[in-house]
Amino acid sequence: MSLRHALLALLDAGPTTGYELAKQFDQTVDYVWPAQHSQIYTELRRLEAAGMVAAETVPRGLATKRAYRLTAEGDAELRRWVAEVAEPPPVREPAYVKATYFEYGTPQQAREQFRAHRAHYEAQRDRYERHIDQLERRDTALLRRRLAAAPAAAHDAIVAYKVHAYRGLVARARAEISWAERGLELVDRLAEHPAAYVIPDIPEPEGER
Amino acid sequence: MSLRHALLALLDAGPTTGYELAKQFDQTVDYVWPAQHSQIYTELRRLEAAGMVAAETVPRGLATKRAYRLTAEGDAELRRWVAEVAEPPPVREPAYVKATYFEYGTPQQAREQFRAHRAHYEAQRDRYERHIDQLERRDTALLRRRLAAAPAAAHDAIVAYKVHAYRGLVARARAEISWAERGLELVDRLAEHPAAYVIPDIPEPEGER
DNA sequence: AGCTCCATGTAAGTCGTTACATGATTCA
DNA sequence: TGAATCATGTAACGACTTACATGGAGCT
Repeated sequence: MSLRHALLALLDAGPTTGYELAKQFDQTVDYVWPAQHSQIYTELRRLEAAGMVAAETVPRGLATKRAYRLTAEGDAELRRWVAEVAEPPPVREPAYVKATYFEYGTPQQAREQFRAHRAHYEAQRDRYERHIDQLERRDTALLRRRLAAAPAAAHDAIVAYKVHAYRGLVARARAEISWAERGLELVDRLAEHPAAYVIPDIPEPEGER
Repeated sequence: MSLRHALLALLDAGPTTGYELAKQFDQTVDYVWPAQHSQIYTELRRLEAAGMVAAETVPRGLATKRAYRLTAEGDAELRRWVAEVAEPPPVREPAYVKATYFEYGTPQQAREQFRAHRAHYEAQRDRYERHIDQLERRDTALLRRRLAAAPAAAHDAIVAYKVHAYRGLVARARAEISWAERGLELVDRLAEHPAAYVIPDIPEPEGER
């Protein structure tokens, strides 16, 4: 359950209302673990019931909002989760399932799939890269709060781990783009020389940027 | 819904019982879309209710088994699905979520995470490569049935698309391994020179194998 | 007065996981 | 006769999606 622990981590930067938390979530965790606001509110209530966060009702004009803060139990759970080695979930990739059965479609349909795949991951890659820029400039509200709450000696590591994660996502996106492009080449070869194609292997990620 | 369509594709190779289908599934689709047998039986019943497959009760000693075959509607649905361009599902990666928060753990804990990540994807990579070998040798029972049911001119494409998909998975696994290794280097730099680290970018997948 | 943002949820449904359940056949 | 394999499910639960629902606050 990454949602639960990501919320604990966000709350470690200081007390926050559900709404603020959801907005911060959208700008950070959402890149690697998307969730709707409704799910966040639900999870916060569950965390509260589990004693990992505590909520305080804060007046807001005539209405009220709820400010959540991390409890000692929540903090312990966060650290337990970070230390715990978890198996990655199994691969579950619709695009690869479908690619396995492209023979049921026309070459043109296969091309469209690969082009859409490439376009999607190009957009993702750009999104990740913009986020890396923000992180490196320490230019997000959440990161500033987080750094302010942490000892200066830890600042580099806090930023570095996040940047490393997003660099990894960029590399993944590039692998997808490369796969789609080789897919397009394969479709061309199959369509033009249906009896004499060769499938070149995908090279290892080696060399400089 | 990839499960549904993968089952339709498996059935295109000819009538099969649920059990056989589940076994074939384990040796093929399961690489990219895992499912329990119980889920496959449930989905087959649902496909039957939707008119996409038809079942025939076959005697087996005193008991019976059900042999499923693709209907015209099922075939049409399979082709519709292949032609349909679908957005890839959003990234949802526990390992990357956690890596974003490695500052909550010790360097040693971070190392263990990265090592487990590397080991996992090395095993996956080897699994995929073994499957590619099988495909290239046309050495799986299912592939042989599938090829036997298809015109000879289509054989190359049938194999080539599958090989391409698994090559892509190998490339993904390699990207994960590379990410984990750079993660290990990062932990070392942070632990040894906490104030003077540099995060090298991950190079593009360029160059020869 | 109306729009945007703030703020918090409920409800229904889908998909998938985990555990449980049962019994026949085949082969050593 | 006992184990492995064949064969087919049900039940409960959890996570997430989609849609719906409501109302205050702040600004123009």
